[in-house]
Order: sequence, then structure tokens, then C-alpha cells
Amino acid sequence: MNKKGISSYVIKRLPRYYRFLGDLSEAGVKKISSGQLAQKMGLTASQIRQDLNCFGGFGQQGYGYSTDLLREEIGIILGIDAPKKIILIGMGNLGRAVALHLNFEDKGFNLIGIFDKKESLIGNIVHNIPVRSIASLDDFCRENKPEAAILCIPKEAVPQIAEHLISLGVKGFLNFSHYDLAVKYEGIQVENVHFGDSLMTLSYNLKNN
Amino acid sequence: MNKKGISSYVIKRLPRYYRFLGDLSEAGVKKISSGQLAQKMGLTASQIRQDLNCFGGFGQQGYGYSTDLLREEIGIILGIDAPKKIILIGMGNLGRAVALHLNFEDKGFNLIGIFDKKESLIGNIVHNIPVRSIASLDDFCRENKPEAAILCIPKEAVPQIAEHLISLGVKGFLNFSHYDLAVKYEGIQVENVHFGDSLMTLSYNLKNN
DNA sequence: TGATTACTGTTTTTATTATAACAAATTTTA
DNA sequence: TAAAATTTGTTATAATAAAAACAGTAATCA
Repeated sequence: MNKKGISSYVIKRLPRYYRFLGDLSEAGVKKISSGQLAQKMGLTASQIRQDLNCFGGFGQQGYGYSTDLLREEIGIILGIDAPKKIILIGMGNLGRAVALHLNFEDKGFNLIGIFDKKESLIGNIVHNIPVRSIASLDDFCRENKPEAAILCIPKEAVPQIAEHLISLGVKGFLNFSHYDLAVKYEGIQVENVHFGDSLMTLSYNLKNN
Repeated sequence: MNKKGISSYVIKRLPRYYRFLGDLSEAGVKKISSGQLAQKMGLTASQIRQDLNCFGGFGQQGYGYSTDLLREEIGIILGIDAPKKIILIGMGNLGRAVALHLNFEDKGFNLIGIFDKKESLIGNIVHNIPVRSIASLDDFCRENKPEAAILCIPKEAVPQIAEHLISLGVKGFLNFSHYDLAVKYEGIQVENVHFGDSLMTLSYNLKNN
């Protein structure tokens, strides 16, 4: 629960609403009711209405929601309309995949820098961005002031790098390493992505269902 | 909630317990109390004890839990001791990163096949496994009977491929595509991994905290 | 050895989340 | 245009999850 008192469960559902509404929009669907959307998403209409009403009344009684308008509103709630500068640390297989696979602009970010310590990678152009030496991180951050960082580095390196980035003004982390980055300081945001955990959950579910 | 009546919230926490216990084990910690573990993981002792007691009493009053034993027990609960055959569809940037980055053996799976439709990739050896043509998928599945599949393919291709794999006996999916694979059939397990959603959540949290 | 401390397993209570219900407003239909 | 149907926003209820409390057992210490 954040300062505005909105449950993290609601917030975690917002990107999913945003994606579904984008697909509907692309498919030319102009309006949608909570009931129709609920069916598509495997939720209840009640939950959708209640989720949306945490942020305001975007629908119209007797009509439903305008697909485009609702998507736009959720985009604003998520802050996608105001891109934030982000850097990527670690250009291994995973880092490269993340840089090339994620559409940052559509998700509220602008990838402005890529860093690695491996000499052989430095200077490579990935996603139109040169890979820089980790030695140049401090200067780069002081000059460009990235707000967030993606960590695709070995788990041993994470605590130090994270702390260092915080001292350079980085406020948010998307952490892919095999390590749970904890929020130690007020105002620092962390999203841990552990897809190994998803594999284990799948293993459990295959065994027990 | 699955058939045994254990909440999905509990099950989602199990891999995290497993990881933390592994780290402790590696660090030579022989015993741990629910209180100590709670502090390390940012949970309450009560929740840990209640989670574990869904599956049995692994601790000892007045002592705590044996790190190694508890880890092993959770591994068994997750089915990590009984590796299941899994295949990977889609050898783009993301597919390659997943194949090379994920330690399947430690997570209950054995990667036995990689498939792509792109001619130029076929025959490449990734993680000691040759990339095969998607045309050979049917024969391969009939012969090797993989229980699960990882999808690293464009979202448009997902519904068809998933349905086809189900007809070939695949029971579980780890889906990385930008599409929500829904569980349509009894006994089919799906884990959707959307790290774009995590980025959006981070965007929200940066904006609002 | 007896008392004290530490800790689990389990029950009870509280807090949170999701669902259902319904009044008010809009649209559609006759 | 009037009645019926649709659908939201919001309140009330039910279900679920988390936290707290506590009794009982093992370990430790005097």
C-alpha cells in the first residue's frame, strides 16, 4: 500500500488492464463494459469497477467505458505519458534480451545508457545506444541524472551497485538478478523479476494439479 | 487456490523461501528460526510458520529449523527433486537469454529441446542442445513427451502454438510473450511472465512515492 | 535437576481483498 | 415519449489472508 492508500494488488493489475485495452483498441473496439472486460480478462466486473474507481469515474452509466479514453487514463495513472530516464547495467545474454525486447517508450521509460564491465563489449551499439564502461557510470549519472536502473548483473554485484546508484540519485530499480533487492531507503522503489520463481511455481502446479 | 486447498499466495512464496534458504545454506548457516528468517525476508515470523505448516511441521520447538532440511523439504514440495521435461519455443534474443540464463535443473526441469521457425538458426547449439525446426515439433513431442513448454514467440503466434502443444500432451506453459495465455482446459498450468508490467508498476511507484 | 528461555505449531483475531447488491444515470426499444 | 434494459459508481457483505496470541515442547542455564 502506498501513500495514497491504494492497494498494491490494484496497482499490479493496472498494467494488465492497460495491455488488454491496447489490444481492444487495436482491434477497433470503441467501447467496453466492465462485464465484457471482466470476461476477457478472467476477472469479475465488480473488481474492475472498484479498481478503476480508486482513481476516478472513467465510465458512463448505461454505456460503459470508452476503450481509448480508459487506456489513456490508465496510462496517465501509470505515468507512461511522462517518460523517465533509465539505464541498464549488465549486457550479458539477459541484458541484451531486455534491451532489445522491452519497448521502453510504451512503458514510461526512455533507455539512455547501457553499461558493462567487460572490455570487449564496450562500444558495441545495442538498440542505438553504445555500451559504456562501468567506469564511466558516475560521470554519466551526474550529467544525465537517470531516475531508474535495470540490473542484469550477477547477484554478488547487486548490493554494491544498487547502493552506489542510489548515491548517484537513482530512485528505482528493475532487478533481474538472482537476488532479492530490498528497499532499504525511504523513497527507493524496487521491482524484482525472478522468472526462475515462475518456473518453480509451474513445477509445483504440474505436480499438484 | 489448488485442489489441496493451499492458497496461491503461499505457493508463490515457496520459491522465495527456497532461494533464501539456499543462500543461507551456502553461507554455512545450519539453523534458523522463523523470526530470523522473517527479518531477512521482510515478512512476519507468523506468516512463515503458517506457510510451512500448510505442508507439515519441519521445525523443532525451542530450536528452530534446520536450514538444509527445510530447503530440501521445500524442494520436494515444489517438485524440484523430480525433473520434468521441458522444451523452449522461439530462439530470438529472449529465448536465447532464457535458455542460457535459467538453471533448469535447479528448478525442477530438464530442457530437452529448442525450436524455432527461422531456417538460419536451425542446427545451432545452445546450452548443448541443437535448435530444431518447428516442423519437427510433432515428431519430437510424440517421441520425447515433454511435460512443459516455454514460449518466447511473438504474441500473435501464442494461441495457436499453445493449443497445438496441448494436443501433443504438453501440460504446462511458461509464457514470456506479450500476451496473456489463459487456462482454457482442465489440468493445464500457465505461468505468464510479463516484465513489461513490472516496468509499468515501477513507473507508477516512481511517480507516486 | 529445576527453572528459564526460545521457539514451534495451532488457534484466534484482525485486516484486507474480492464479491455481491443496489441506487442513480443513460441508452435503447416499443 | 414512456418503459425496459444496461451499466456505472458506491455501499454492504462475504471470503481470504495476515498478524497476533498462546499453549506446549525442546533446549539452555544456574
